Amino acid sequence: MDGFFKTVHRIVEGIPSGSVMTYGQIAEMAGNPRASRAVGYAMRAIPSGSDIPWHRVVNSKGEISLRRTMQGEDDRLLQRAILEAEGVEFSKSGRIDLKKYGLP
DNA sequence: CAGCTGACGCCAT
DNA sequence: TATGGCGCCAGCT
Repeated sequence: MDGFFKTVHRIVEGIPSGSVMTYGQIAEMAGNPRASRAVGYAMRAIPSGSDIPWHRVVNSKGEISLRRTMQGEDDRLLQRAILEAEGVEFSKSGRIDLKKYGLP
């Protein structure tokens, strides 16, 4: 592959609307089931306005783990709005039901 | 070349 | 369900 990031980005772009994928699944598809951290790093490397639907990428808890920054809060809110618009339901804790929206 | 960091996952409690 | 500890890989300084 051109690079782990490129592969990860490719996978994220392939996530269908209304569904979400976890870092672990992406890492596994990328060829490194243990590289979940690297996947997160790849997500962070995505420039704003890119075609990568990063909002469809969530962690094993079903939510985004951005750092505790105001920017992070903004992205997290935006992510929730987009996913809701795509038909993804959020629990009261702000989490997504991976059993229902997560890709098998 | 070596060490550190990071949008994490899994297991144990 | 929540919290803490350990390990994982890739990229940057």
